[in-house]
Amino acid sequence: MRCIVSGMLVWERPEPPNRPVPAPLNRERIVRAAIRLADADGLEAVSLRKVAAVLGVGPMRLYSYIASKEELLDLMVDAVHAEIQPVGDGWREVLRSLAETTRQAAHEHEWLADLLGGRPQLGPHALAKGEIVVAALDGVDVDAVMPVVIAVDAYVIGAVRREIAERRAERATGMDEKRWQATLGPYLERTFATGRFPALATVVRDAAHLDADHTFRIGLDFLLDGIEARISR
Amino acid sequence: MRCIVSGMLVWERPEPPNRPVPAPLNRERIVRAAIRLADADGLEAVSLRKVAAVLGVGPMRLYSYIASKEELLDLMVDAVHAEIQPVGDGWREVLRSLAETTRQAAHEHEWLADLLGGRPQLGPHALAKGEIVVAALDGVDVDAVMPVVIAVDAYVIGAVRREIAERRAERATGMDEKRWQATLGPYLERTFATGRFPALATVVRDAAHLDADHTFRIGLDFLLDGIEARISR
DNA sequence: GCATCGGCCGATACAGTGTATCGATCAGTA
DNA sequence: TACTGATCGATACACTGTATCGGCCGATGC
Repeated sequence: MRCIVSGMLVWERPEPPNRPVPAPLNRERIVRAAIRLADADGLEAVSLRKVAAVLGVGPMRLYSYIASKEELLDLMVDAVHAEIQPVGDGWREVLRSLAETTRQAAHEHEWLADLLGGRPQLGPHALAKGEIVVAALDGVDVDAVMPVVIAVDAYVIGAVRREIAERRAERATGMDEKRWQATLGPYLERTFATGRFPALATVVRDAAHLDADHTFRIGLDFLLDGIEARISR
Repeated sequence: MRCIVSGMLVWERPEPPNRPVPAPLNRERIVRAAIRLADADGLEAVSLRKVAAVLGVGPMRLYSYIASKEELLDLMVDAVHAEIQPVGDGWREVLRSLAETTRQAAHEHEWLADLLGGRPQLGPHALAKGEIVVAALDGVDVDAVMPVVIAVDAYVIGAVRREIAERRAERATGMDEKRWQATLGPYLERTFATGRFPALATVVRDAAHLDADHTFRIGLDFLLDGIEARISR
């Protein structure tokens, strides 16, 4: 009669709480949960405890799949790289597509801006993206390929970070552009009024203000023009 | 006789511990302490407790001078901007100088790479730097000035982050380049051996490997060439 | 079928973080 | 001299990433 435990018959013992199969875990599931958290509340909302909680699991359970939080972040970035598929005819179109799709991914996952360029990207999806880009450059002198790709990558990383940082600052001062200008405007106004930054003041006041899309594209055009000039030489 | 405390005469009471003047504090002192910590052990070594400890002060004391840790980081970045003084004749030389000196600052303060582009830079030293740059562009169409400066800034941010990230990864695998290639090499070797990245594999194997200085300068030249072509049009 | 052993899993613990709170302390005033 | 108001910083809190190690569970030997 080894079925009786602690003196209670089955009928009296309550069923164990409804853990609907102990959460079959894998990296993909973990990474997806982390990305959901980051999309919703930013990167600082991603803690191993919260990720584990979402998955109905203890925090230490995750360490069977990753060695550290940094590795989780690497996996998140690589997962987003899977969404970045540059397309186009010719190297210029492909590089432009690379830049635009990366920027778009950062718009969908703002936390990407915090991670871009922070660690070398050697995951399978990042490499696959690199393969597409390099393959599109096959007409180019082999020694020029890496410098070109690296330069475009650098521009995209910096431009996206700038843009997202600005967007966040705007949002932090009250969600709409009116309040933003009502907070930053006066600060710059007062600062420029000191007369210490005359050239800057002139440009900020007199020049046309481009929106984020145009600013990004103009810089990208500068770079692609320069590349084209040197490549076809 | 109000000089006697807790029943002990002065002769019995020990002197208070030797606090050599309660640390006259100001933002500059705080920021310098934080920068020293970051230079020595990286950004994650900068905690309000440690900064306060270095200054011989309780952690909460710092909140008289800053509202949050983020503000401290902003102050650190602006302090480094004071070291960045672009010089040169003509807009192209000044922009190149801007890029090179920024990169150099990031080499002296690697933590800068973690912060660059992370938040808008509106501190006095950042604005002073901007003033110098914009002033050097006074021959240029006023509507083109900001896009040009922003593009160069974006490239520098991304390139520096890439470079520092790579340098750290190398250092993490054992300090010298031999071990780095002994760790990463085999990984890439194995990955390329799968045949999934033929174009990438070809370029990595066949192309000349540029050092960091050349890589940075080539990308910068691309960009400046492109700018020059459009500006003088 | 049973006892023993090995390995793994995950609860607990630890050392640290940024910052809110609020009681003690001290300067200035009536 | 007594009171009041502001100021300062010790304490406390909620949370972090991760090392540790006790207990459990499955496989193995008899």
